[in-house]
Amino acid sequence: MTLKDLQYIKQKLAYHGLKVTHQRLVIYQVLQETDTHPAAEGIYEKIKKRNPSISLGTVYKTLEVFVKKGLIKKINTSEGNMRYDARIDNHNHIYCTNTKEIIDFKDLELDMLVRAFLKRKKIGNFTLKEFRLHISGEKIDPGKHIEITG
Amino acid sequence: MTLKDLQYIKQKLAYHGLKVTHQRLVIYQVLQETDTHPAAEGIYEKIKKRNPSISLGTVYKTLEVFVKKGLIKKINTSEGNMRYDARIDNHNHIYCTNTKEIIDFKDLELDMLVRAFLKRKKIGNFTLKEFRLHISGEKIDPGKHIEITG
DNA sequence: TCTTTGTTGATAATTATTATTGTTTAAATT
DNA sequence: AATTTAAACAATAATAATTATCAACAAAGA
Repeated sequence: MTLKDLQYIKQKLAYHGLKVTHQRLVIYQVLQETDTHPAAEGIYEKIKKRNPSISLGTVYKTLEVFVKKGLIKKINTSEGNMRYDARIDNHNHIYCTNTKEIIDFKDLELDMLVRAFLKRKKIGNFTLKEFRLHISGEKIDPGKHIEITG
Repeated sequence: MTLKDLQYIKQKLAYHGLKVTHQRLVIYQVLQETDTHPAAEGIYEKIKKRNPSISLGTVYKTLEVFVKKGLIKKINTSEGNMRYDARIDNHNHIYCTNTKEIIDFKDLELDMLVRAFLKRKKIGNFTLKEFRLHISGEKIDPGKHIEITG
């Protein structure tokens, strides 16, 4: 996290009409640095080490504010726990039912494929906001990463 | 619900190694008759009218048993609430963020499209269990149904 | 500076779900 | 048909995740 990045986050908060506070900076920062789609609790645990005064309630509240302002996204696992994601561009998720990991999976070809399909298949009385492909299964070797090729 | 249907449910339960009890019959029956993907609470409310003695805990436990045996499926809304579905064939869901409705959306073409895509795009160190397209947006007229054409 | 409004931490409350326990019941066995 | 037994039940307590409350504080505006 460079000074430049910090400036950028400050701008982002201000742009969305949010006061720039230490808590908000830290929470956003941690979420941005984490690619495991943490729960509120997980973010809180990370923060606590350096900022023991920040309360869990504030983490929940702040994340919710971010979601409402469109700064971050809220997703859920198939077990029903809420997780947060600093990536707001449309992308898909691979969920491992064993390790509970959520792995990002962005693919323009797939986006186009589905988008074209939905255009053909008209859904009446409905305005589409977004679509996401949820892929679920299990890692073969939990110690290793999932690799997307081809 | 005819006598034949009831017999069929009894067979289903027995086939999955479950004792046939009144509670289980009623719970499965209600879920099967409901196409709104109810929560445990919702199923309980429906049941209560005719069977005031069945407890909410039993509804939760029974649904969980059904899920484990593969008789029904558990899904969640983007708000994180668990819902149940008697349809166990793979199908997609359209979620209305306004009315909180989940509408089934089965399309073989889409299935093939995605399946072919995933075959090309190899996901290493991972065994795929299932995929589902989550479409979310809002009904234009909440009083009317969503209609899929084309 | 004074006032207003927004933010925070501490804590209480709520909601959804799961666990426990004594009792009852379905179905296997006699 | 009566007895046994393991599974299932209702009632209730417990837990986990999340949200609400509220007093104290900080920043922005008058």
